[in-house]
Amino acid sequence: MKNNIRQPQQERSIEKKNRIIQAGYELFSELGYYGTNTAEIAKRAGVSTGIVYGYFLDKRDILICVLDIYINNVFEPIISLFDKITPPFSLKEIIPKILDEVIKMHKKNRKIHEALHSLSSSDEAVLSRFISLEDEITEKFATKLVSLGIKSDNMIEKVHFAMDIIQSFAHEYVFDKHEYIDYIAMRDIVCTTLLKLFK
Amino acid sequence: MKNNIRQPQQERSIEKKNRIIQAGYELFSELGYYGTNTAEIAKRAGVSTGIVYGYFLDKRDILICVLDIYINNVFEPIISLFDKITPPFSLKEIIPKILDEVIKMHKKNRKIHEALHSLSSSDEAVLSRFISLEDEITEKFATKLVSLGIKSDNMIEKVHFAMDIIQSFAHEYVFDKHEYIDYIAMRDIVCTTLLKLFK
Amino acid sequence: MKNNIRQPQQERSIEKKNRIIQAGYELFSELGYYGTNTAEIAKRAGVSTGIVYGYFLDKRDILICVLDIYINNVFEPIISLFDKITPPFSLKEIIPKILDEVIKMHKKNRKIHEALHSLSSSDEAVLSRFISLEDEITEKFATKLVSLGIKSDNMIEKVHFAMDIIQSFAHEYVFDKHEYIDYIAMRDIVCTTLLKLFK
Amino acid sequence: MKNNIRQPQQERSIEKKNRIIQAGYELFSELGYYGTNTAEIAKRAGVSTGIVYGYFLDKRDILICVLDIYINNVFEPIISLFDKITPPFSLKEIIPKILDEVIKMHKKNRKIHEALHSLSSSDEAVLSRFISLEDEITEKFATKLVSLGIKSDNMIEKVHFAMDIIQSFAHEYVFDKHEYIDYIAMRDIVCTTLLKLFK
DNA sequence: AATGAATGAGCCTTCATTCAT
DNA sequence: AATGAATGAAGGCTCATTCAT
Repeated sequence: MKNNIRQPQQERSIEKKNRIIQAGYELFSELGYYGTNTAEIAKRAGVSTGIVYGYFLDKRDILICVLDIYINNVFEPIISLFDKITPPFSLKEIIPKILDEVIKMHKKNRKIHEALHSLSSSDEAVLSRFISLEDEITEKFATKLVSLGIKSDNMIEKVHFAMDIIQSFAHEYVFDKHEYIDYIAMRDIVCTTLLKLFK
Repeated sequence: MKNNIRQPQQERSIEKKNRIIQAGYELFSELGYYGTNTAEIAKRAGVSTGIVYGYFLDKRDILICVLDIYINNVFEPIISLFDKITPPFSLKEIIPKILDEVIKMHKKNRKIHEALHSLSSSDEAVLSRFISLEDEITEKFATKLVSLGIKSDNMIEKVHFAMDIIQSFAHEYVFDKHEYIDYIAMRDIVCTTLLKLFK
Repeated sequence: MKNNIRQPQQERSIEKKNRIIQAGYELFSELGYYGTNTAEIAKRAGVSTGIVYGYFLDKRDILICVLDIYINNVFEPIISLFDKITPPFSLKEIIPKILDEVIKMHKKNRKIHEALHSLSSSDEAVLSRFISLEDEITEKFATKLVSLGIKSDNMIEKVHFAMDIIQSFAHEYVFDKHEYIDYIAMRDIVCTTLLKLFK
Repeated sequence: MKNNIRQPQQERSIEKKNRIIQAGYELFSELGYYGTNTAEIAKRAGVSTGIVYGYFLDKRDILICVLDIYINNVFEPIISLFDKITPPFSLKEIIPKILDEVIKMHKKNRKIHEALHSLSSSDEAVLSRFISLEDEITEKFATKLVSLGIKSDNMIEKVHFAMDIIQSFAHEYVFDKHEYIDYIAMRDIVCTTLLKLFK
């Protein structure tokens, strides 16, 4: 009965849909999901309130689209980084590069990352996308390592753990919350730890 | 400039305030902050809606109190565990114990942990309490290790990193999100990693 | 989860609930159900929009209450009229009395009658109340006639048909839509017809 | 003072206008006037939303056209039935035929009948068309009866009353709302009543 | 201190109608 | 004539907070 969401084909429409997503992206970042209302999204996107519901099912649907954009923003650079890793290679060189890339990404997407993550506890769909993302990255990285001749028991577990470490550190690094921490030193510790993990 | 918040002195009042906090704790856990309304909190606490504002500044103020309870729930067992560590001791034995304790805590407080964490991105006060908690635990642990004769460069950074790892793993372990992960194997990897960190 | 409708016990509250119903009654009469909004009902009742939802589940719930009032307005006088009929009696005297009473009622409740009836096609609950009303009146009247010694085959059908006729005429009479009709003459025809029906 | 409504001359246009009316007819029947939106009408008619306003003033204007169709659906069969009545004839045979015809019509148009009637209380134009319909039928029938040699005082009133009875019964019969009613028996009562009316 | 009724701003969403193409 | 995207006013409803008692 209610399925009138336009799947925009024309350039103009696609661009408008993207503007709404972009507006959602910004506002969710700045004010959080609950602090943002649809009227404000429409306004920032330069469209009327009504048309928002021409492109999206409801407010949450905008969130899901914003999430997809974010997920892509995160996924693509990581994957393209993996692709660039070719023999001869040394883990010692690779690991810092990955770490720096993840940090860079975190820096760029810090606020939306927080806004979205904060919803994963109450929104099943949001949670499952984050899980899938982790799954995909874990798998891609594990495959890569194996293809590069690195073997180990519990490869998946190690890789996943490595990913957790990296994420956790990137988070620390970007938020820079603890004054007494020397993040540069910490970065070296992280690298060393990761290196040992796969040796 | 309203400041009519009663600082309850009488036993009856203190108990009532606590009942409200407890109700908030439960409901925020179950439904999240935005999914809970103050009327429901009052109802569950067995008090009137109005009196909530006799004890708390606003809804967020309840949250802060719930947060304090939570922080304490987390902090106390960890600290008391540290206190029990006395020479002669081996890191190899201690680390799994700490890990298991943190996991136990996460299990017990999983939902409220999520509800509260999800607010740390939009609420300065919530964030700063979490930071302080980390600070305190880091410091206590570092001090402990030093007092037990373990020395190292960048002790603080290592300890903080260790804490991140432990938290991150406990999270993984408790949420059990990825079917393909053997969490028992992962646990061993984490222990080994932590051990190497301080060797 | 949502069952917070106050069942007002105190006089003040009951009176307020009644004021809202009264406002609904008037506005639905004047503007129809779809032409009336809840804000307007609240305003006319002299209350805030919010409190309306303290007394009623939703807008339709107000309608149902208005309906109940209306049903009662119709039912009570009819029944009390029946009660007054005691032997010795003549149908010839009784029938015009009933007719006039029904006409009087229609006059008084014309607009709300229309507003409510117009919803019976789209609202199950509204429809079923009207049906019940007819059922009850039919049954009471049939019982009355029998108790007064009037016997006939298909008594129920005759009574129901009589009721239809009466309603139909009252409608005609009150609305006075057709200029060329001499409603006084028509009234006599109706009386005669009804009389023959039970002879 | 907009008056850009096309009076379609070309066949294609006329057909398109009719498709919209037909779609309105169906949807108003199924969902009622307020449950139907213009976009849905356009969709069902296979035209664009915009063009609806090329053929109709507004949503209500579609309703009026639907009403005209309905009125015709009702009027034509009745009139043609009257036309077939030629001497020698007996009222006793004629009356059941008319009754059955009206019932048939009610069956066929039950839902749209309800949808339209429910609007007559709030829409002057709708009401007046129903009144005119009754006027015309009353007049045609009265004329017919006279031409067939049936004379009586207050002929118009009797005829109109007869029409009310027929309508009322057809309504009862088609809606079949009261379980305890034997509608077949009731039908006989109605026929007898009508017969006596003109004797 | 306590109650719970009351407030009213604010939110999401719908839809009749218009407009650029 | 036709399209369908766009508009924006309006509506039902919620809920943090206040107030009369």
